[in-house]
Amino acid sequence: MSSRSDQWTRTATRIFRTIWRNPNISRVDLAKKLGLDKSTVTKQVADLLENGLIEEKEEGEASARGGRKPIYLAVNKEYGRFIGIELQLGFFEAVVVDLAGDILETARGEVRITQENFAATVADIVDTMQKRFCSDSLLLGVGVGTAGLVDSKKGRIKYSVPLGIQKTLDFAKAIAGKLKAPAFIENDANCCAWGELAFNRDEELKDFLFALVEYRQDETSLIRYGGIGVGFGVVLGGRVHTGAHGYSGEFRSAFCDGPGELQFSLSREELMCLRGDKNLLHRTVDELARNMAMLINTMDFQHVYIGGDIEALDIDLPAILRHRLEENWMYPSPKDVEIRYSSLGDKAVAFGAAGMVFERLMAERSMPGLAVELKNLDQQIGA
Amino acid sequence: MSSRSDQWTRTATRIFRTIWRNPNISRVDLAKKLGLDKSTVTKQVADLLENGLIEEKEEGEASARGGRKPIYLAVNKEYGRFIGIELQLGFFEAVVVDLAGDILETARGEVRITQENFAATVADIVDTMQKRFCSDSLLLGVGVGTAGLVDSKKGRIKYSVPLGIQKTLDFAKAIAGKLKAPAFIENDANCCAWGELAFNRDEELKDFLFALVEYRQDETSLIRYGGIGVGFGVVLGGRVHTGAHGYSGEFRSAFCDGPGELQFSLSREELMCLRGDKNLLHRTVDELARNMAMLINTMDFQHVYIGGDIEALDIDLPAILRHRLEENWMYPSPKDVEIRYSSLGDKAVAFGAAGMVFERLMAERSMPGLAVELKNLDQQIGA
DNA sequence: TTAGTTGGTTGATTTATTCAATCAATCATG
DNA sequence: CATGATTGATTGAATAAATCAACCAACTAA
Repeated sequence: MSSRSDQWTRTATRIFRTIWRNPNISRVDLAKKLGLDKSTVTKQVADLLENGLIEEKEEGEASARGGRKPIYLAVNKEYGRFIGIELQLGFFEAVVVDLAGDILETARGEVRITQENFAATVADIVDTMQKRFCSDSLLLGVGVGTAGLVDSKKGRIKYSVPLGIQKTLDFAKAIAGKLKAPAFIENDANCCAWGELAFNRDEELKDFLFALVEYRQDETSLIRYGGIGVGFGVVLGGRVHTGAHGYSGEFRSAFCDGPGELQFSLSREELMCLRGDKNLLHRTVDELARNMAMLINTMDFQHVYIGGDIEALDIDLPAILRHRLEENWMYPSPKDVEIRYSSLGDKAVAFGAAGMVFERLMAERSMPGLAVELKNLDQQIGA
Repeated sequence: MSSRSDQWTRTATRIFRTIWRNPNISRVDLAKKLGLDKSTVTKQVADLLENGLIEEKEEGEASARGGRKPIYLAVNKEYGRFIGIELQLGFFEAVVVDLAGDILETARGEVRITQENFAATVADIVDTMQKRFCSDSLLLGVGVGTAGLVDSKKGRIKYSVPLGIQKTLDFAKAIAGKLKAPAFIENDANCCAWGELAFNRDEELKDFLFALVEYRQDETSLIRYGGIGVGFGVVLGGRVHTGAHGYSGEFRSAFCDGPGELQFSLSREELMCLRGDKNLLHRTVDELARNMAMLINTMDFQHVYIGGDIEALDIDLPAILRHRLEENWMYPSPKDVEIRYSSLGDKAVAFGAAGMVFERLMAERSMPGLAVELKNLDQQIGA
């Protein structure tokens, strides 16, 4: 008796999502928006209320022509929390996020990741975060973002230059049993895309590109890949695009001639001194902009978000990109493409990892309280 | 009484599609594949049989361990037809296609298209084709493919260099009432993508790029755009990607520096003599391959189809692309991307336009016989 | 012949949804 | 200030698409 049928959960998820995206919406408006009968909404909402996923807010104002006041509905932020973690070569960045997408706590620390201790490291971070920040609240899920080829569906890291991972690391298998909540792993740039997508209330945000441009100055990174790393997160039709093999978003400039490990046509020596040489920096960023312009026009993205510490460097990538975009577009009527820095700064990956978990629980319809009627669970335990 | 509910049609469409993709499938296998109860399938199949959309084929072989022979199901090819039309500067190419995706008839002729006579020209072609080739059979829909910026959802041509269309042409409005069947318009490269998608039985064909590379030698084309034109059709997650503004698939090389109307970094004079100059031809095609390699790796496409009359030129684009793809991929494990010429030759656009109609009728669930119970219609007419 | 197996059908049951009626609460108006 | 119009929310009966369980049909293998 504990689980509802698939159809019920499906509708419950749709309703929950809509309430989530439109705080203070009435039952009637929900019904209109979803093309359902208002009585259907009443019944579903009663269930969501009982399970604690949403709550009734104060009544709104009646229409000018009279009528009963609507009862506003909103998600219960306190229902549960997500933990998002970015793992990099020498450090981690973690955030605790509530159901509204608000960051409650952040943490940063040093770690030394190896093929072997990867899952254990994640489990440690989660345990610490949970004890410190949300011991009383329900942990809904954990998301991990990291650079490299990640097969997110299978939960594996195939390869990672920055982390020095050479053979497949089965994260899903390694983490199994170590945590009480579900855990997911995803490429860092894709995480950023998830972040913009998941906790954004704009339903029109359906086709965008997130460019994660990192510049590392530590010796290992400089030698391994010249210090500058670019990854894309691609969202099409409102969904993060994983690609045929799960490797979407990997970038290497079209200007590179011949094989190599660098993402740009510049030499390793040139890349290593970008910070000092304004001219070289401009050449590199312009090369990136020309590649991106082609990609953006061909795929017809609506928005471009730029994240990573490129923002800290003394160069205006958005302006350069805007210029190259216009140049690359051959038609008289200009196309409006919104380009801007991500507002999340150095928390973008960790925050996005949390957002990914939210989206995946919704997509898989395995969010506790949506898939399972909690009241009946209690009865079972009580009996 | 004539129309079933949305849910019924939805399931009917799913079943019809699955039978379409798997000719000679049994009811039980259908149920397994779609996660339905076999009794549900029995009822739906009875409806589809009555409406004539599918038919029972001979019985198959019983399993080795005994049991009743399955009754194979297949679509009724003769149920209806599609007309697909490619419109170019001086000529049209049209095909009549049955429900199985088999080309029954083709036609080719000269036309002189203007902003004003566009819809009338299409109506003329359809009337002629219908009288000659399928007067007895049900015309399910008409698809038109043409070069330029096409907003397929709204049925408008925004702009077309090859056709010389400078201001928006509202095809949907202009064709309304002129035909008895629904008509759709789409960009030519996207049509090719629809063609590969619609009439391809491989369910795994979900992420691919169709590159339509045309080389025209007439003077107008040579002067307007150098004679060589490249457009992409993008399929992601099994759906043709239209883009945020509906302009997905437009191409201009990242190597172009500064504004201009040409798609490549070569000068108009250079482009105009590609056929004679092997060296210039190779430079152009290599430039295309480098752009495509970046696009393909970043978006992680699984297949690449190449169409248009590039095939007639003396150069091996697939080989060059394969080479550039390998170079552009930085990781040790090779990624399998299948590259090949489209098998449809100069009929690719027209055929694809027909495929698009099929897909759209399915997606909108407005295929006659799926949305409406024909038997009841007859009763109504008879009464 | 008989038991076991698989494909397909039938009618009762389940369940999410809609429909229709009703209650609840507000505004405008004479 | 009663009345009607209007809008939001609830309730229980009706609807319809799915499942379930039982059965028939037809085959293999012993």
